[in-house]
Amino acid sequence: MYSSHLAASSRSASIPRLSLVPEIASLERLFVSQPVETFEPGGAVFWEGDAASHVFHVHEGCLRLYRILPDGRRAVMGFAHGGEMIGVPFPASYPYSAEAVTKVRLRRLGRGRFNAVVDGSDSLRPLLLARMQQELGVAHKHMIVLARLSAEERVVAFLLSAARRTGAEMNHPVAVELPISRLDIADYLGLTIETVCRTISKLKRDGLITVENRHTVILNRMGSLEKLAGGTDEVDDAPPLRIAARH
Amino acid sequence: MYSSHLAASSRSASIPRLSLVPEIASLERLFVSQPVETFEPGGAVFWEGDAASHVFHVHEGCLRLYRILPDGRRAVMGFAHGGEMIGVPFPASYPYSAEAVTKVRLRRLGRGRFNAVVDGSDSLRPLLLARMQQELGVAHKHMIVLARLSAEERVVAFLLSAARRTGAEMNHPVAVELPISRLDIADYLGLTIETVCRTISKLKRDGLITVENRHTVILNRMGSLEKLAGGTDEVDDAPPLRIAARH
DNA sequence: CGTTATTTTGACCCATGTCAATACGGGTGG
DNA sequence: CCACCCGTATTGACATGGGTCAAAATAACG
Repeated sequence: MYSSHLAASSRSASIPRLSLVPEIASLERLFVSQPVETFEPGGAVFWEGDAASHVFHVHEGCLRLYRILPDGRRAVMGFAHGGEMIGVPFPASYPYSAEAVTKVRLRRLGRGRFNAVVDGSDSLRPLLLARMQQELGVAHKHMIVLARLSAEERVVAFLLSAARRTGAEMNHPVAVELPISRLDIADYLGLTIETVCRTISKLKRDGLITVENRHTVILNRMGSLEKLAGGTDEVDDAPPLRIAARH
Repeated sequence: MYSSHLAASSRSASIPRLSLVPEIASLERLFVSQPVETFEPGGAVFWEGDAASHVFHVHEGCLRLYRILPDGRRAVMGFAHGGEMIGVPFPASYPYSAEAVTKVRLRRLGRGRFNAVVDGSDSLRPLLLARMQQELGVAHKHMIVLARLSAEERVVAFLLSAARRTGAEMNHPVAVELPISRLDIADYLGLTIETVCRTISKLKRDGLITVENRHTVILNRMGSLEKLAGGTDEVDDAPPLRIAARH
């Protein structure tokens, strides 16, 4: 389960510190003494290309991570939600820009300091590795979405992954909050805003989802949706595939 | 700069070993005592989903790394060429399958052993980190290609990256070897084989490239090609972009 | 309540996919 | 060495998913 550390660390915030109890190692804990910064929607946390001086822990809110091509096209590489960290695996300069989608509260830590502390801790190092592996896994998954799924499959996969983030039962109806705009979704899925809209409308017509309002969608028939997603989902614990490859 | 360590390590290969001179740390060196294995074209090195027991160092040849969706669609996540390592950042099970494209010679190392050695070495650890950062960077770059470039831009970007791998002058004509089949290219670029062919034919007609034979292409006008690639290329040392984002 | 941004829908078009035929190349056996 | 065969690549004709352009509807915001 991806978010085990996150769950543990956020819980720990409410646990009184008993000095004799060994702390459970967590990367998130490194940020606790840092001041909390606030960003209003649209505010930039950092820009692609700038020297990557910090690593961030998003306390609450949602950020979009994106790059702009020379001709203005935008590619949203992903989003960062409350509880997640950004920049853990950053190279010398930020590989993308980060902007607040909603009001964001976060903490930052100097990259050098972060690296030094983690590198010096036997318990933290594996956590960093795991984190980076996870990040790579997410990127690979998204590559598949972009490379091989149809517009409808992409949108459904997106909705399902959003639903999964809520931690709700993957069985029946789930209400999904989408603070993210249609345009952000489009740029994330490699589609246009119109296609995203139309696809959502179609899913609505077909009764698979209910659109409460612009930022709230209810997934009615998870089973059908998962079929529509083209099997990209929940690959994590899917049985090994050995289908013969085309050559 | 992503590849600073890498450059250093490959340079070290040509430095005579004086026993009193401290060895220059390199991840590749961990494999030298392992036996070399050979795979014929089409041979599988490992399968997606299998327990990730090993880490690999490709000595020579070319591998394709891919996943198959439940309905048979294939997504090629990337290729591994001589000199490169695969699996450094692998989680518990292989996230994709690896097959030899050409005859491949490689060495393997138990993942546990690899991790233990690297984790125990102050000089190796940063190399691993850098390697993983680089890998993530490659994935991000490819996400952009898949999300936002046209068919022609994708093919050109692919050719250019292949050319860059040769290390040749990025100025005038470069001959590029493509052991990879059109189908592999298509599945890598999120296109169909026909579109890849047509695009290559068009580039040929326009005089931008010359097709020596199926597996050799000459890039005639690098400048024009780089323009066609949509600016995805050489992003590494491009000036920071601060173009206003659409909202 | 206007004013403006975002989303949705419509009409149309084009890049890319699909289906099918042909051409090419590289190996094999006679 | 040649004829054949089969896998790969190329080209053509056609279909269509998704892009583009434009307008209307809805929601957010003073």
